[in-house]
Amino acid sequence: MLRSVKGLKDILPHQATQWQHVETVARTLAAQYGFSEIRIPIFEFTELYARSIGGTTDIVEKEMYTFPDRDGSSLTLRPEGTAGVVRAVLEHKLLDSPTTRKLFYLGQMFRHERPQAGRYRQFHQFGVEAMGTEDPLIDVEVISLLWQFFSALGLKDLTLHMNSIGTIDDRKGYVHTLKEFLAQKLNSLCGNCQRRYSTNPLRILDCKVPLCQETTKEAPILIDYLSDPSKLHFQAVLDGLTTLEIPFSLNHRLVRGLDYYTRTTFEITSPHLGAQSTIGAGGRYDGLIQVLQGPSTPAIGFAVGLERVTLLLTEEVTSKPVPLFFVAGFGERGKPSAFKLLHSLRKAGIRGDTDHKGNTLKALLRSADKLGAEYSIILGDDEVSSGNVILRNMQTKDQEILNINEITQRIQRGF
RNA sequence: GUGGGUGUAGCUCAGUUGGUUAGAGCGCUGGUUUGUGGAGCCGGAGGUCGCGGGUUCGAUCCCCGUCACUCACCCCA
Repeated sequence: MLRSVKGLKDILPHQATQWQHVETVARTLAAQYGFSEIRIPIFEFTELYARSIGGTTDIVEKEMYTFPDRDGSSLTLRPEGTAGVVRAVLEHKLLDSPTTRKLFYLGQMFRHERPQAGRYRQFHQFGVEAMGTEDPLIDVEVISLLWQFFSALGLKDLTLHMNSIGTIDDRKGYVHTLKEFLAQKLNSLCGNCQRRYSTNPLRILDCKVPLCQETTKEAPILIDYLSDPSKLHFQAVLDGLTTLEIPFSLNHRLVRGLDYYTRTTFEITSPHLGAQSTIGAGGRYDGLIQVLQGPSTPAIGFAVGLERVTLLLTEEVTSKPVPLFFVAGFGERGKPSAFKLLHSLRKAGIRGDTDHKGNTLKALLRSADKLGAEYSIILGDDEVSSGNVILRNMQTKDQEILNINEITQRIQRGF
């Protein structure tokens, strides 16, 4: 049997209503916060991701779906949204704007990872980007939107982790200090971290191996090495969160995995998800736009993993049901007549259906029941002769005889 | 990429200390009389017990391999 590709999931009809709900909440909230939707391509030139995300990150080194185009140029299925949004913004000069450029997107991303709970090779993200200001209040707005999104969906027990990883210059000084601290302790680090010591020492702080956590316990803390402007900025963000009564916890080990992040970084986790506990995360990327050959522009954004969000949605999403009228037509003259009636019901904006799998009244009513119809309209040869139909209330079993020419209008008027 | 767990009907799972026709619940389907659904009752269909090899008189069960799914490492949303 043909199967779907490893790590890719079908969203089946019974799950689709949940997804629609999540997407509706995302769009509604984003609009409330002043973000406009942008829809960008699902693949780009590989160079875009290599330059923005960072050549030594896991995503670029081993997780991208990269393939040659017919002309030989290298293309890559998007592993995240920010790079594409920045590219589009630059290409269409959207930064030439009197106000902060605030955009959101919704769509699938692709990373070739080993699948596990909450981690798939194709997954969906809801993300926002705010470009053009470094005011700490925009940080607060973005985080507030993220927090609101989860609250609106009724998610419980979430933790907001906050950190600042400073500017690139701040980090240079700190990394030097950190390496000096670790230089004598290399033997007390896991093999992975010994390698990180030279490639990406910051990530050692984020290592989950107990040995490494112990070793780095007394390590200098990044925040203490931030420049004064960075410190003030971070404090203003935290003050803003406090003002809005958004609870957070400082986590000086929080280091993001993409190279473009600067200053404010944040992450929201849930204890109910197993190993992949981060449901939303983001931060500032004040240097990225310039890296992509745009004007130096401060910016901040977040991304939410929607599969993880749906895993946390316990409550059934019940959409307000539109009453369904099931047309039960049978017999030589009844069936065609009913088919025509069904068409006029639908044209009149009424939710109508039938089922061609059964042709006896018994089978049709059973179908009506399975489909959850509020009413059945019974139309057999006898009804065609008399010019009437029978309207049956499926719950009360009450039946009413109505003229076939008036039924549509009667339903519209609520009979 | 590395480890662990699992693989029996459409779904959720029993079961066989290796032995003849492999079970349940749900679902599907037919009947319960003639043009009236749901419940009950009675019946039916549906499985090469993931695949390949080995041990054995005999394997769904034991062994090896393989694939798939899954969880964890790693990484991240």
